[in-house]
Amino acid sequence: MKATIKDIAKEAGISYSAVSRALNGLKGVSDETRDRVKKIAEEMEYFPNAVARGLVQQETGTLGLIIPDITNPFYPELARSIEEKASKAGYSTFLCNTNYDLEKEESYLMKLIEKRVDGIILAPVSSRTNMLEEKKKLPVPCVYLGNAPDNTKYSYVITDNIRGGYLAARTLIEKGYRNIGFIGGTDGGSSVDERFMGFRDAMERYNIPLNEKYIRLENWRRKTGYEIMEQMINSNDFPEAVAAGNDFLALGIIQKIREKGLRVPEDIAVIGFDDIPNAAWPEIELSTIRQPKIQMGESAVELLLEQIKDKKDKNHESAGPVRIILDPELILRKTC
Amino acid sequence: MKATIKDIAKEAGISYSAVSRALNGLKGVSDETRDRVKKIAEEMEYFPNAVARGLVQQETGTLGLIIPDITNPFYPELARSIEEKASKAGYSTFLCNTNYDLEKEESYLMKLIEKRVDGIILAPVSSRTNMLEEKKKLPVPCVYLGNAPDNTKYSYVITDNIRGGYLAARTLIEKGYRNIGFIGGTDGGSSVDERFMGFRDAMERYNIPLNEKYIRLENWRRKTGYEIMEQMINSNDFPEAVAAGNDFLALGIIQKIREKGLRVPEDIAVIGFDDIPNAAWPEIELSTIRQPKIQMGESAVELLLEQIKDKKDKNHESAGPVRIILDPELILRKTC
DNA sequence: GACAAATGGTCAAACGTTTGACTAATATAA
DNA sequence: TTATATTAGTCAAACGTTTGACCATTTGTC
Repeated sequence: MKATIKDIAKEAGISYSAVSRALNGLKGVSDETRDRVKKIAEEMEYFPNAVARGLVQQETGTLGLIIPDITNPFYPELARSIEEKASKAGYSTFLCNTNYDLEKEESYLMKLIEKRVDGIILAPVSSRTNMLEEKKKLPVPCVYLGNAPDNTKYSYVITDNIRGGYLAARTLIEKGYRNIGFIGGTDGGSSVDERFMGFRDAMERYNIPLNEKYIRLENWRRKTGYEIMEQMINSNDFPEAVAAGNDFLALGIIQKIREKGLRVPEDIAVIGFDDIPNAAWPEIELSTIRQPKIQMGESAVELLLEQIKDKKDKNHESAGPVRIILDPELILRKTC
Repeated sequence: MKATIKDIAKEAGISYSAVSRALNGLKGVSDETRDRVKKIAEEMEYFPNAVARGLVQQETGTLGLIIPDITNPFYPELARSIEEKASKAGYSTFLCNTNYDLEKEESYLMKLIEKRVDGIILAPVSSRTNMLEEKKKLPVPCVYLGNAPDNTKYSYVITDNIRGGYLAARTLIEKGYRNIGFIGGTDGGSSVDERFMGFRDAMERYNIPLNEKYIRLENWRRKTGYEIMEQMINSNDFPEAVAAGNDFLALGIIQKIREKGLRVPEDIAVIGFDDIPNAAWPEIELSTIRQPKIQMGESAVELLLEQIKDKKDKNHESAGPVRIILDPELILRKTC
């Protein structure tokens, strides 16, 4: 049915290795036959078979990307920058969505390996489990993105969450607030711990006491922010400002504040984390700490491509894992 | 380096075809050897090579999905439902992002074919160009999603845009508005034309004259809605209600209305189209016409899987293209 | 006890490329 | 003119599986 290189060879009356060379622009064929072959290929509607090529060349020109949730606005930008960077380097990307499910994460990891992708970028559900390390020796280059287990021997690129948390707190402090709360997630992933750590650092540095009642570490969902804020306001003991572990939480927090008839930032100031695209919308105008998503994606691809190259060149002394820690950026809008 | 089936065979002292059968649960090996083989495979950290398998089986267990913009909140939900449905059926998904670039769309299409995906879902940038038809005879099942050229011989699943436009207009009319505008995109894709057609139908049906000054067909961007609304309000001749071609436009329209000190819906009512996730946010509460995104994705996968099956069974009488047209749903929130 | 059927294998072809080794003919250099 | 280099090819192995054809043994049936 589908035309192969052999069909072309038969038609052109030459060996199929010659056809291969002609089509791939390698030398060993005259310009004349090359043109003829190309024309025949077109006529026969020939599509090269990348799986056969992949088998002999031992590389597929494909990268794998595993993320927890494509419907979370944080990830599409990441995915896009990765896809674009990879595409420019001639790689296609497999996008896998785990839906925050660890089993799916693992099964996708295996599946990508079976498909012999040339490299994998893993944005893990949580940094608590060390998905990559569990498989003793993965036969493919991998990098963590956004979130990485402590002491991993794999390369990673993350944002400096400690610095981000610090920035959030410092901003609030410098604006004159003293009763400051922190509402964050606690899936055990280090990123949240770190954000809170940075927050605490800043409070200490500026000699502002931490009020335990204003510190709540639960999960990442908007609804949670909404509920926690409700409790705080109902108890009549609430902070003047709160730093949220991510933008979703911040959104929930703000919603409740407004529902209670209070104003943001006049009554309670709020600052988020991530800078999801919607944070910039005029309806939202959320002050936040931006993760440099595009740069994160690009750096991850660069790292991966390097590792792939090293592997191909049999540079087996592999200089050890590269850790890239990007600076977050303070984005001041209207909620603090 | 990487263990193959042959390495296992050598280790187990049997032929490699026996190993293959053991690992794949086929009969022809004793339970005893099967267990032994499995154990050895585990010890050697064997990963089956899906590209070799793909070559002989002539199928890769992979689907391709081409979308215009993953950062547009309309698509991630689509992508997710597709990915999930495909995953349940044992298929992986290649996600390709064209960034609204027709050339990229084509190049991805080719690339997917070269990779020998078993089927392709194409959510085209525009329905004006007939990407699939241009290639005379594609060697792989394809379905259009969300948007399809007229008279295409490929199957597709779309929402009933005419009905959607009708619904939008009717809603506004029934709420008592008479001076009603339509602001939509016009990339020449049929979906926009159809939405406007439905709008016009409703106006006619209810005997409400169309005011040309309130009809603007330009593009899909938020900023455009913002700018058009500005012109309308500045001219002091603006509608009481406007139907937008999609939610982004609606958002821009609303923003400008509010900036001008007018209220939504009291001064100008607005209804969107698509129901992107953010439309439901409390800050937004946009009334809109929902495209059933999850069902769209699932139907597309079902269609594709059927075609794949037909092809495998050599059911070459192929009952002609299947056209699935899903009903949109009116979502009433606070902007009209 | 003879024959059929099931069991547990082996062998080799096939999938569609790439690629190193080889060859014959032609062009170039001394 | 002879030796050498280049060009334009051919040949066959290799990549890692699956799978149909085959075979020897064991088990079951009457």
